[in-house]
Amino acid sequence: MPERTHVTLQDVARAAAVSPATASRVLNGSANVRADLRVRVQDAAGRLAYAPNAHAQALAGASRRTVGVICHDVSDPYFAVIARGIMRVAGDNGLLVMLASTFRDADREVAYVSMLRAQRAPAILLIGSGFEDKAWERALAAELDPYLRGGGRVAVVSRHRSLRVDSVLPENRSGAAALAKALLGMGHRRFAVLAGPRALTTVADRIAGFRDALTGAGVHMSEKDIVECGFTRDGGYEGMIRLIAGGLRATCVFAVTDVMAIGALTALRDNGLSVPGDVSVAGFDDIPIVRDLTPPLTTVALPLEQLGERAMELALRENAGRRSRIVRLAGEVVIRESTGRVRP
Amino acid sequence: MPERTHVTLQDVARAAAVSPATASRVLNGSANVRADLRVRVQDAAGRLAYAPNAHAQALAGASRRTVGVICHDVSDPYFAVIARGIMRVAGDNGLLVMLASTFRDADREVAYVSMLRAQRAPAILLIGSGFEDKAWERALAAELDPYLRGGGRVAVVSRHRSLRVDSVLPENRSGAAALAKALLGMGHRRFAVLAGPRALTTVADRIAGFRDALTGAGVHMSEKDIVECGFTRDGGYEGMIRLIAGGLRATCVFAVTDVMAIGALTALRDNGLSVPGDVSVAGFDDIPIVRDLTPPLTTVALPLEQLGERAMELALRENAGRRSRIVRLAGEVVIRESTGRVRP
DNA sequence: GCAGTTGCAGAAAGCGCTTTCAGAAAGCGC
DNA sequence: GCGCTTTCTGAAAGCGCTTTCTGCAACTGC
Repeated sequence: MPERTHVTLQDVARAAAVSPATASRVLNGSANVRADLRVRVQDAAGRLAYAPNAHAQALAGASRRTVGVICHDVSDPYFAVIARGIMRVAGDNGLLVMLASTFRDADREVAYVSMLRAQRAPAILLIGSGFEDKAWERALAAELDPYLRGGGRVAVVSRHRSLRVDSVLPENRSGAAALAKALLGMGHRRFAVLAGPRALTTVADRIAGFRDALTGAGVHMSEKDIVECGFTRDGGYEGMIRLIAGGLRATCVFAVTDVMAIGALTALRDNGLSVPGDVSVAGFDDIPIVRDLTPPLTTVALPLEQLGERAMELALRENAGRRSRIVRLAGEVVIRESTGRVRP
Repeated sequence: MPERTHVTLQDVARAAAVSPATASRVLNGSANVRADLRVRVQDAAGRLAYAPNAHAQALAGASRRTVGVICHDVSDPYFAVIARGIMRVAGDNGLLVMLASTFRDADREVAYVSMLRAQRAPAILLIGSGFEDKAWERALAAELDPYLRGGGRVAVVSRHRSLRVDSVLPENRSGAAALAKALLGMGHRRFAVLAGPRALTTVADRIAGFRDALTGAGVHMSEKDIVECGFTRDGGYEGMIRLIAGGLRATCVFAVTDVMAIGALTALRDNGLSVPGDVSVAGFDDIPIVRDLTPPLTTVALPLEQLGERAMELALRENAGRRSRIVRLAGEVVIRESTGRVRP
């Protein structure tokens, strides 16, 4: 915004015939100012449509009120619900929230962190970052470390390796195990998994938990029953197609996220397979839309909104100790109509 | 971020044994600096993990690179797709995008605009604002006008009354009319509409277009066939419930947004009604998820991503004339399985 | 060899604000 | 009425950067 110039505190002060100092005091509501001067200043400010220059304020030492949240894609419903939780807590604390999508691009993510750091944002939240990639995490750390040293607060939703930051984690492993047990209880013995990129800890944990429970019940699932595919609706669709093409032997398919399960469901429908008649399908996350699918999806309900709330709270609350804090939140299996009992 | 202090340009300059001016020149890549000095400065900056203070930069006249986008709710898929378009164009122009959700709260919206203005953001985009409310629009104008006068750029997706800003509009009226014609072509004669708040121009336009086409074909739709309900999935659900309770006489229900149609579909399912067997359902927007519903939804496909792209482009391109520009984008009827022919 | 260029580094001003700090005015007790 | 405290206001410093502007070398051409 180069061209025209802005109304400054000076202008307001002049118009009100007071010093800039007094004007500043009035506009910040703080100190003692005589009533008539106060009125004159407020008047002038209103008349001139004065807006303080946030940069000047920040530079002069005012506290910042806008926290940054960085995620892969704000349009992912999984994230959208988390964001709502974040905004609730932020709002309660008088903070505004700005969101950014990285589209799983490391450079973009680093650029946003860097920008937030440059802006001296009081806190940065990272929702499910690219921590599984060594180089990515290193680049991120290079921005985050000095930010933290400068007094910035950081909280992360999802696991990371080496960062010295607080985090909140959904209990992926136990959630997936509980789901597997429920499925076993319905009589299923042959399973397939639609896995996202297995390098992601989220994916790895969910698969591990699922498989643990199976193994515990003496049920075997081989590696070729695990289809690695994109972490998206289209990934799930395409993975399911591959499963069908391979001659689907499973009676139950576990998609590691609801979003992928949605794709899987559509792939089944497009191939004339009925759910749960021909095959049962389960997901993970319990994003709101799965209730509106036909059939409604069996899944593991994560307290998504809480995930966001806890993260924001962590970032807000000073960490006295030297260790990074971890909050774990458990999910709960929700059986809906996308899964059914196996006919003996 | 009060406590600890940051590494400043001064520090870097000192470490590199040059003046701050030279350090600045190096770090901004611009002017002529001897190679060895250049190396020394970059070295020092790296070693100290220097991050420029964006506030100081801005104050000293550097150009800002982060545009703000304000919408009702980033988790609304309608908006999410638009946002993707915005970010594409912004990215191509080297800009970062920060998103904010107002949850249809006027105060919050004004607060965000005010913050963006204070931050001297180069552009602000408003996606579907609260312009239908006089007081709201006035409060917004009070922030926007001085922002514009200061050289800020504003673009709006959706209609507004009095703001002197550029806007891009989906052709709601003609889209709804085309949909109605298609539905008439299937033999439908008795319609019901799930309307959002009718004060919203979006809603009003869609209803008007729909009704125009009906009237043109000699089909009457009375006011009591139009159910006003929330602009959300739950609104659609509850509206449909009311319709059913009133003894559904329509053969086809038009929900003014896909999101509402989703709720309607679930309400029908919950009441044992089949779609399109018992009743046809159509929506508007063509958000991605409607392809995954059962049955897939008939709707008017809006070029959502383009809506965002055009808006960003408008905000970027200088408006030479004195009049605000308007870009209109048409939708296209997409027939899917949620609508069927009426049996004679 | 000398004025006139050119290339590059540093000094310093200033962006718009907050915040000491000092001083003026007013109120108090005696 | 005098010194003292208490209010309140304005002057001025300074936050960290960019950007003239000035100045010094090292050139150029005659």
